Formats: sequence, structure tokens, C-alpha cells
Amino acid sequence: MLENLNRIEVVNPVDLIISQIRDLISSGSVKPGEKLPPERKLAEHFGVSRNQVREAINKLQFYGIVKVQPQSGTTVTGIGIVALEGLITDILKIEDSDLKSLVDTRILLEKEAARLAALNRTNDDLVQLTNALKEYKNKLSASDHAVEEDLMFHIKIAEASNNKVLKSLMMIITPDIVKKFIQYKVCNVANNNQTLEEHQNILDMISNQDAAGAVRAMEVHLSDIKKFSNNKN
Amino acid sequence: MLENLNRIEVVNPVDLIISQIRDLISSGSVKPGEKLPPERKLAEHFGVSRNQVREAINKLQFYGIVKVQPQSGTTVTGIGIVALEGLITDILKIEDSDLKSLVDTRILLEKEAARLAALNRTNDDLVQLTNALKEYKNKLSASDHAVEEDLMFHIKIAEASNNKVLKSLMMIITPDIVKKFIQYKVCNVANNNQTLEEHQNILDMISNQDAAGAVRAMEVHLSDIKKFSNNKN
DNA sequence: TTGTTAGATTTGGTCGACCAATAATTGGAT
DNA sequence: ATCCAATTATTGGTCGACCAAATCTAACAA
Repeated sequence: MLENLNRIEVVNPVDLIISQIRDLISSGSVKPGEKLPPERKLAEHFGVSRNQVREAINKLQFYGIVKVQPQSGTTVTGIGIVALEGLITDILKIEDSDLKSLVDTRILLEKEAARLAALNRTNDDLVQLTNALKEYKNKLSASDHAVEEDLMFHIKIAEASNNKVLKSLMMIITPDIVKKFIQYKVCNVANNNQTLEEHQNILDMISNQDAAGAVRAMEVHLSDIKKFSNNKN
Repeated sequence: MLENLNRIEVVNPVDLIISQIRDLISSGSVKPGEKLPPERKLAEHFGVSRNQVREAINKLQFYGIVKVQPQSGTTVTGIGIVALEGLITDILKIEDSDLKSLVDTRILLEKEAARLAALNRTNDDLVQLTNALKEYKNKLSASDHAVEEDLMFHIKIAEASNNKVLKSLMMIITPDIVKKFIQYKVCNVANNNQTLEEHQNILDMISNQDAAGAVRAMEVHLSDIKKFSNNKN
């Protein structure tokens, strides 16, 4: 019965304003490098309050579409078509993605991170990794729930890879992975002692600067997760 | 002379508030799942206006640290340590990264996207890719500057891969790549006709569902860029 | 004609007050 | 004692007004 009722579309007004401004850019009215009309004009033109326009511009700034300069104006950065193809809503909305995409992509990044870490790690990186592993062990013996420490170890690997972009991307998807894992209660599946051993293996390979070995160790480590995600979706 | 003067630290007040709230979370005063103190209390406690607190909370919501529920409160999501290790500032600040990291990571993502696209592409994907290639060709013959159309083709490949996360990540780093390319004037280096041919090759491989071939074609296509980035940094 | 400067205007940033929806409290009926 | 409805308090959201910095204008001097 109820499912036949149309879902009420409660559209956020700022999202509407965002797409309006987007149209302004994609139609060519305002080209990259040029200034957006002032907030007051936009507010008047759209028939909304200035605060709504401000919030919309704020979001656009987050996405890197525009850059606001106090007491001067808001300029459109030269990112062009890419962000305008109705894609804005896609960026950073990974939470709707299916678990498989998330895990597959994570594995891709993690393997590369392990490889680069084996090649580029400094001695300080090894210390950091060892510490992270130790903290993970401690947390495990205390509370048998150490998702954050687990992921922290992986983040440290990304750091050791000396590729900031890789690290940033991993950090972008990591929270979503945690969310999904908690949602599906993956933790119960994992054997914590085995995880610990696998972490140690990865660390050894990185320590020995064995790139291929590190990739392999990481692959083994993530195989369980991959299996799980394949079953789900 | 001038370089001996200390640079004036013009710290954004909201960033300070953000770290204050972060401390509130990492110190354990507010655990994941619990509610943050109301905006008014926070404003009073920090001795700032409520708007500043609102803006800070807005940013935290963007980063996925908290979730605001109108007329109810702001709850801390369970993302834990990861976002708190002083890492917030790292996320999405890819623009400071060196070109090599950017290009290396892009190549990693692009090869995987090409592989998955060859495996998963639908007929509609082929139409989209063909159109994107055509638009690129048109723009080239008209203006010999078609960076956006070029990248659009790559985005379409990511779409055809049927891995939303991969696509999102590519879209996150793409604007930065464009920026760097314009900065270093990479466009002059590129031979546009050759690029066109390479795009056609990739499309053919994807069309034939030849995964290995698609990866290879993508590798060839990006090899010039890789060479360039290796020389720079 | 050109360069400079004082004033007016426009800009995004900030603030305090008010709004509607939610949550908490309280009072009474059973 | 328990449950429920009406009331009150609290919450994030919205708005219009004001602020200081940047920009523009134009008048004046060289």
C-alpha cells in the first residue's frame, strides 16, 4: 500500500542553487578565470537569501570549482567540463557505492602502496610501521576490536610509499570502508591473530625492500576481504 | 632582508575551532555515536560566534566526521582515529602534491579502469565513448586545445568500468592534473593527432573486450605523460 | 597626458535575532 | 504505577543588517 505513494522529494534548496550556478558556468556565461556575479546579485536573481547562495558557493569551493577571494569576488577555476557534467553530486558520494567497487579499488591502491613502500621506505617509516603494528597488537589483547588501529597500519604504509596522492585517495575511501564493514559486521569474520601475522609479513617485506613480496603479502592479506565482498554483491 | 621576517600566521578561526572539536572527539569526551554539544554551547565555550561554529561543523560534515540532524543535534560518526590523526588537512589537499605522484597514481587508476571497461562495458558505454572521441576530434580541428574533451574521454572509460569508486577517485585527481598540466604547459608537448589515434586504439580494445590489450593501449597512451613527469620532479 | 591619491562603492565576512521542528517535561486520566 | 497528551525548552536553519577590506572613480597635480 504505502510503497505506491510517491516519495516526497525534499530537495535541498542549496543543491538547486548549486546546479543553477553550474549552469551559469557550463553555458559559458562565466568562463574559467572570470568572476562569478556577486553573492547579492545571485541571491536576488535566484530569489533566495544571500546565505543560501553563500552556502552553495562554499560547497562549490570545497569541490574546487570556484575560489572565493574576500572583499574581491568569486572566480571560477579552470577545471572545465569535468566537474560540470552533472558529476558534482558524484564526487565524494562514495557511500552509495557497492562494497565490491570499494574493496576492489582499495586492493588496487593498497598493492601499489605496498610496492612503493618497499622501494622507497626510509628508516623512520619502518619505525612508524613497527609502532603502528605494536599498537594494533596492544589494542587487540585489550579489546578484540581494533579496526582503527588496523587501518592506521595501512595508512602508514601509504605514507611510506612516498606518494601523497596515493595516501590521500586511500584516506578518502577508508572511512567508507569502515562504515561498510561495521554495517556488514565483517569484524566477526576476521581472525585477528591471522591478521596480525599478515601485517607482520607485509612489514618484513617492506623492511627487506622486496617489492614483489610486499605486493604478494598484501594480496594475501586482503584476499579474505575480497572473498567476502564478492559474496555480498 | 625580507626573507628574515617571520611570515605572519593568518590562521583561519574556523580551522582552530575544527581542531578544538577534533580534540573533543579524540580525547574521548564525545564518542562516536554520541551527540556533540549544541552549537550555542560550543560557541559560548570557545568564545566565538555561533556562525563560526556552524561553519566548522559544516566542514567536519563534509569530511564525514560528524552528521548534523536538523532540530535534533550533531552526532559523531564512527570513523575513529583515521580522520583525527591530524589528517583532516591532508584530505583533498592534493594540489600540493608533486606532479610525479599525481601522474603515477593516475596511470594506476587509468589502467585498471581500462581493464574493467573492457570486461564490463555495455553497448551504451561504447556509444558514449564513441561520442566523446568524436567531440574530441571536432574540438581539435577547431581550436587545437581540447584538454577537457581529452579528459572527458577518460572519465567515460571510468564510467564504463562499472566501478563507481574508481570513477570518483579519478574525478578527484583529474582537476589537479589539468591544473598542473596548464602550469607546465604540457599541451605543447603533446602531439594531438597521435593522441587521437591512441584514443581510438583504446576504444577498439574495449570494444573487443580485450582487457590485456586495453591496459597495454592505455599504458602506451600515458607513457609520454609519464616521461614528462619523470623529467620534471 | 600621466601618475597619484582621496573618496565612494562594491565585495565577501560576521553577527545577533528570529523560525520551525524536534525532544523533554509535566500534568492528568486510567 | 502507567500511559498519553499538552506544554515547554532546546535544537539547527534562516534571515537581514552591519563590518572591514579591496576595488573602482575621479579629481588634482606634475
